[in-house]
Amino acid sequence: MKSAEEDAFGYTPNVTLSLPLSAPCLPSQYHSLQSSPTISVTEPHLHQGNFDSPSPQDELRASGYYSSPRPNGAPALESPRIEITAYSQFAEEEVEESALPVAKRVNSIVTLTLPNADGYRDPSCLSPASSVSSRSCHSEASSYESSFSYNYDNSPQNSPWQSPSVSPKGSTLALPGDAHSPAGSPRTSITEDTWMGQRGSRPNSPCGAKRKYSFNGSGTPHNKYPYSPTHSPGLSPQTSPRLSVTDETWLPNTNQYTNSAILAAINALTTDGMVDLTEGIPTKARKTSLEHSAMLSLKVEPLSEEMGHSELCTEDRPGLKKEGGYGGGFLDVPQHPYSWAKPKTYISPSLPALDWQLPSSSGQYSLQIEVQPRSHHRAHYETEGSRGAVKALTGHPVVQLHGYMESEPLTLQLFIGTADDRLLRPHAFYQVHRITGKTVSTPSHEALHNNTKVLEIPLLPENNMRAIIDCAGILKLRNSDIELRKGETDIGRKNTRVRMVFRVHITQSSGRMVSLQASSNPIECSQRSAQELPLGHNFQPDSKVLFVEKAQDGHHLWETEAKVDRDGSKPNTLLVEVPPYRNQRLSTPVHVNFYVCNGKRKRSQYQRFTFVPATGENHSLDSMSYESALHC
DNA sequence: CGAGGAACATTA
DNA sequence: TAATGTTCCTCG
Repeated sequence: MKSAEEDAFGYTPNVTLSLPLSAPCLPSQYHSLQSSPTISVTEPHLHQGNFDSPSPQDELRASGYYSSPRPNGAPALESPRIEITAYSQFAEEEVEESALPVAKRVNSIVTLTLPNADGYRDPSCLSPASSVSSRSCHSEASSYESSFSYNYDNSPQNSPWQSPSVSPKGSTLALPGDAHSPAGSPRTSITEDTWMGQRGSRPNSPCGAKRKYSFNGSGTPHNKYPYSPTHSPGLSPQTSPRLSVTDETWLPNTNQYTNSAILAAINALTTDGMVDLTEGIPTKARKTSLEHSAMLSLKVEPLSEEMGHSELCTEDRPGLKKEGGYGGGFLDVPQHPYSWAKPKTYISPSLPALDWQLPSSSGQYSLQIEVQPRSHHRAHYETEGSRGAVKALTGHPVVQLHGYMESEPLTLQLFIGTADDRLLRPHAFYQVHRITGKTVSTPSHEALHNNTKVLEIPLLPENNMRAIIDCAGILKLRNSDIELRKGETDIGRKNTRVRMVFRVHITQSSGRMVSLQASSNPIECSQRSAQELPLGHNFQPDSKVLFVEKAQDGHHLWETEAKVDRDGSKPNTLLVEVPPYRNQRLSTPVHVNFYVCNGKRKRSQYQRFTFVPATGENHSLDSMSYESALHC
């Protein structure tokens, strides 16, 4: 964010948090490993814990909370170092399964504390997501049940710093140009660009972040879920005292926690639940920013855009051109087998907000990611064509709900979540992108939940409640656009890792609904090619290496760069410093391959080496030490 | 399309 | 200036 802009718009980018920075940052947690028993990954070669990112499920189960590694003001993480000795040798193959990490995170319950916004933005923070100091995580309920009465104050599930849920309204950012203004002009509205996915190219505007936006847009509170329930359940948002509080706090400088809590409350109390994207936040937004008639969240993608977007509006325009085959019928509410038209079957009057942490299993039910997505998927910008669906090492990700014996189909929701050390929440800079085409076998439906796109996929009993996720791509939103959103505290730079988050809401015979959630391993979404390296030959001090972790089949699980330095204390040994890339921590003692580039970007021009962890555990990037082996 | 690679732009 | 972010281009 540019100060100039801030001034110009009279708003402070940094959300002002009313709570004192807290920060109980428990170092031990950060370094301790965490076991992730709850995540089910069928693929043995996948290194689930590669990034050591906590799975929401784990967190929840542990009833612990997860603290940020770096409290506000604390020095930035030091670059982890990996020792490389050029002479040792290890077969690349050794790598494979040794990997499994797992970490056990010490959990402790802490009262919810809010992060200090300023600290959060502290330049010293390499990781945009690292400043949150702590948060509590309630786990009393093993699962979210609609009938529950949430205590928002205590509900740690509410992610205070969750960005996406923050109201997009930006009255102060209004621009002369209306969102509706015809194209041609640079993006005038986030809506347009962000959600519409304009293909048009936007010249690299020299003004980049300086662009001003109008959040108005078309916004018409249209699009209700095609199958949105018409009635409203007993819970009435309006009756909630907390909601009223919310409204009042829903101001420019309101602390996010409040906003989030409100959102959660709204979600929980809203009759239509998630279904009604137009409710809740939008309302609040209007209150605080009258100038904006419409909220981003209310917007629907234009029909002209990618196919499938129209579904959001199908309510009014049934029979819009549907994708061939699978997509079409599926979306047509009425007679379809899965009948999206039957809201009550899977729609709860009070679905939990997307930033709430939910368990992956409850009672007999268990939502599992049978096949994890690959650790890298280059997201596409609106200015690009789709880059396809997220893939898995073998085909596509697969998700399955176990323990469900009913014959009623359910809806599996998917959205792109964060992959940092904080609680899982919708990612502000990435959105799921519905993929359609001949190669896609799974029908899907796109919906908006606040500022988050949610892909809905049918979970059918005939398929054993198993879904192959071959219809989900990832869209990258421009950092400058998102960062300008009022209330947004996350920064996009170097915040390129995401997780696929799946949810399913099961209505039990008792009438209660159980919501489960499972999130994938982290997925790096940036292009990230190795940098050109000024390297003479092999290990040269100051040279850089491409740090790569590979799966058995040779696919990359992830990669990052590192610099090579000489370790003064050990002859023949060089240290590779791995940048604290977004605070990612190496899961465990995994064997890793790294490549040394000799000046070209071509992978073929890298010389490959393999790291083998020297000791085996409790490594976090900032402390691990690997012995390396020249492998080629 | 759907990748992969890069040039060009913006930041830190 | 190096590292990242975005937009373009090209190829199968």
